[in-house]
Amino acid sequence: MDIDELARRSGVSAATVSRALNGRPEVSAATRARIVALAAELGYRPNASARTLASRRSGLIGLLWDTGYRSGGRQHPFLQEVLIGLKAALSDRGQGLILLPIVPPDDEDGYVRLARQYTLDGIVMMGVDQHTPQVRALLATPVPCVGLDLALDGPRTASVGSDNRTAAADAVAHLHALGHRRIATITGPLDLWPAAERLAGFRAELARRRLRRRPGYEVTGDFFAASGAAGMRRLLDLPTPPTAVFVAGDAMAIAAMRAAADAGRTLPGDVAVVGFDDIDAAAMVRPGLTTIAQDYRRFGTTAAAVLAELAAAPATEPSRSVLLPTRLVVRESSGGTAT
Amino acid sequence: MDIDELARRSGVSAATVSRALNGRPEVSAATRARIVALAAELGYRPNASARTLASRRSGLIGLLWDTGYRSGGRQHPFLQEVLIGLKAALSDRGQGLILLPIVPPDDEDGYVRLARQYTLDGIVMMGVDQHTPQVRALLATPVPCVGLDLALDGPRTASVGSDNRTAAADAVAHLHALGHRRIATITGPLDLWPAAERLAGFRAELARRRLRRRPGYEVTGDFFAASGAAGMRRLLDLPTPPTAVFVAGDAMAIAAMRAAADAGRTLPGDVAVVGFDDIDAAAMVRPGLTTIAQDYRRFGTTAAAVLAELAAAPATEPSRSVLLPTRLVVRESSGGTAT
DNA sequence: CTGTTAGCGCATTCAC
DNA sequence: GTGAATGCGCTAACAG
Repeated sequence: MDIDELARRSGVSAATVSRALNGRPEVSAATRARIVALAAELGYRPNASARTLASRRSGLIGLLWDTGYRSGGRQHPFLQEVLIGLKAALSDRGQGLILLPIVPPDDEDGYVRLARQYTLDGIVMMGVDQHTPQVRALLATPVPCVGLDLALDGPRTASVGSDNRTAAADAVAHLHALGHRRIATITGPLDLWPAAERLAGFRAELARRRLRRRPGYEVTGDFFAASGAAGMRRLLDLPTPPTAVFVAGDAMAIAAMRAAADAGRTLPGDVAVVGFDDIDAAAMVRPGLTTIAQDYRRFGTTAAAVLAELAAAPATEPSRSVLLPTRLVVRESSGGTAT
Repeated sequence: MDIDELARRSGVSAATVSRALNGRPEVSAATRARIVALAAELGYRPNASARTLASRRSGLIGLLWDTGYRSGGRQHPFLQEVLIGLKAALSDRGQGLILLPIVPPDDEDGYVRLARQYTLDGIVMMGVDQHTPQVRALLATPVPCVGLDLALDGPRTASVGSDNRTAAADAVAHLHALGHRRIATITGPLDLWPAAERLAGFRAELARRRLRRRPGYEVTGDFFAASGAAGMRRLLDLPTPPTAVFVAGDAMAIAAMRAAADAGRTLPGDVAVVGFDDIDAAAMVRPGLTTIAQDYRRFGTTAAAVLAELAAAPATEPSRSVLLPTRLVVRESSGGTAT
């Protein structure tokens, strides 16, 4: 069942079928209706390759996902949910999602060629280092690119992520409302956008509430469990240890809770903990971990929408970023009650 | 940079370039070397759509992944690792991976048309119900299909999964070696292949070791946490409760441990627990959960290899299944020591 | 071993 | 509003 067959059966030319099915305005309403109905009845689907070859647009979005950066232990905390959102939003637009292979570092324009090879309409990036030559080469291109939790820069780029600053402030506000005044933090790697923003939000909220920033109260971690445990030990060894800790990632937070318990502290009595991400384990450990939940599915749907905008709009230098709201999930580790 | 340009620069025809780059035998070693070198230098990549259109093979594998069946709480325990394995193995073969949209139930041959639309070389399925009309229609097709943790049936189908039977037997053997004689199980939904196999392995090992199958010692769960907790409560309420429980999924196992603790039991003293999957949380809870680790990455690489075999071989009715080895990870919940 | 010729299935000119 | 050509970039069949 190809376009010629459909054309024959509808009594029109292939060109008209193409126009009718692609919603071009030059077709009369009657013929269009007839063709559309027949196409649906016969289950006609235009061949993707032929269409791409002729139109120079594939309807394919590439996903650039490097397994190197995994911010929470073994499971990247959000790949799966992002995929669900992306898939849903893309298929609503009649687009598809293709997983791009990681190109070797020496192949500087490997991604540019991949984009051309598949005639990609756009690219979603996550977990990659946007400063590598391969990625920079791609970003310099007019191909629409959106970074998830990644601050991108280029003529047709945008970024999507949580409003990490506000989220961190929420965490601090929550702890302060519970009476804590000595609040510390264990951060992620500060060269990563979300990590830097969470620290900024932490500091801003301390200032807003006129809480002192005490020496040693900001420990840098790397999003992995071990650094969370080490961070907590350092905080507890301080002359005046904090009574509450905002940990910028759940894997670190859970390890930090264990470290505190191992050091003889009770939670949340001696030290309260708030994490970030709301990974599955946050609800499984005890005490349950109070944490910031991100709407990962919406990362995906937003990315799809932003890509469409980027494709439609002219290339502009200033890269936009979309910040999504988060939600504080209160469990036992902060001793709070849900609001 | 297209094939004609490359042909001009190499001083041959486009056909020869195509032959040289595709490894056809009819090209002289000298010309091939020259062309290959030039192609690499110029960074030539054949356009995927044109190639697909002409050759009727796309090099694309479709991933059919339904988020409906999620065997362990919010995170499917293995999507991410499977993707890593798949991506690696496919790109080694020069193939790509495309995520297929889920078609509505009433669109009976939606998947068949998707396969044709993208000229897919094969399909990997996970988390779907292979008995729905849409999937059955696809399986009846000559398109190679491999199911992960899914027993498929069709002319060009195969299944890849862990050796669940042996794995379950290993779990029982471990518990028995620790001195347990009253061993119970909480299963998954028994219409799912892995769940049924794990129960079969459990029973077989009990028999092999001449351990009695006691009434009430087999509780059916659904892989979700709540059913694990409920199952454990039922087991502990038995007149002669078990001293050890093999739980067929970690999300259930962790909930079961909490339920046991809530019922005043100590772990592993009063009741030992062995889970299945080795999800991240298994190492984060305490006591740490002894569990069966599956090699998910290998699911992906194996699927890619099996697809290639299916494509090469003639369609055969009996569907093959590949069983992958598992690994027992001993933590505190069984009180065992690593071997 | 290599070049020439035809399409692959569609979108898009340009005529009418 | 519609049809007849043309070509997207490549592989394959046919010559030589």
